Amino acid sequence: MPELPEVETVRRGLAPVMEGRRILDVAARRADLRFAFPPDFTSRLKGRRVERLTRRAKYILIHLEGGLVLIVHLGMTGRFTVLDPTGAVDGLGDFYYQAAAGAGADGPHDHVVFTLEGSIRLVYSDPRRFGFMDLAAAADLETHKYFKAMGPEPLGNGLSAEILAEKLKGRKTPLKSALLDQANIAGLGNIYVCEALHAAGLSPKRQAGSLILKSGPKPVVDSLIRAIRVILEDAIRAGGSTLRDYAGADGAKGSYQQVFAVYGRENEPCLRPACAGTVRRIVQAGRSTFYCASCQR
DNA sequence: CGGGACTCCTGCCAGC
DNA sequence: TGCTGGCAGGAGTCCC
Repeated sequence: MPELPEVETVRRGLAPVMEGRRILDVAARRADLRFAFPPDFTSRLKGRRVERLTRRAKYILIHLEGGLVLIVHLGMTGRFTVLDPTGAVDGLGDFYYQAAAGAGADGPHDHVVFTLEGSIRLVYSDPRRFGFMDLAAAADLETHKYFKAMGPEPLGNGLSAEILAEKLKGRKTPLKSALLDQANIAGLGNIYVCEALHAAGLSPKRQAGSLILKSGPKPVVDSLIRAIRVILEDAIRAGGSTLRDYAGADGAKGSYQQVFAVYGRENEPCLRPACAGTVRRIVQAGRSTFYCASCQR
């Protein structure tokens, strides 16, 4: 599921549930997800109050009292379910939901259960177990193995044409692959890379370095960055709706569907005004790429 | 080092 | 209906 907008939506949904509440208990139902849980995982979390939730790329960072940070990556299928039987969370709004009758924490893919103050339970489920959790000292986050080589946040001040030019300069790898590389820009995944390249009119197949001249980035790099930001911001705005459906405790499919210009639209007409092209699907580095060969150059 | 292939795991869906 | 193959939004590792 989650690329940056989905992770940000999850963070926003969890923050009012977790922030200020103490973790009373943690149960890990198995020794690992994608990776083994760190030593003393549950005991180090137990009893600590949650200070705040932040996000870096596709990681949720749960800051705890005492300078400890719980790092969570949702992988492909990780999700949190909030069980709030007594309605302890104020203002349960669109981002939240209460457990439907009968919903529990005992499914085969319910791997971690956090019990918070207020009889709240937070269930982490992950069928494919590509997600993972780790612990780090807040002071060491920047140098933590997951973050030390990571590129700038696309929605922050750290991303500019000049910074991106430095990273793409001379690179022969396809532009699509370069944008998926978290060391270049942090948080993009397969869907939003496809969408951003379409919006910027750039072919996923061209060499990443071809965007950069000796004198600096071509103007289209600015267009690409703008496209990335608009697409991510739109997706975050829509995220409440997608998450509500995605996370619905009753499993019912909602009516909201995020609309993509190219992703998942193989053989359908390109949606760019005045473009007569057809969306194609190719495979790059083992992943599907959707693009329009007529208007993406 | 850059770049590509492969891998982990399970669920779902199209096609036969 | 039941099986099979392909595919899935991530990212670390390994090899050339």
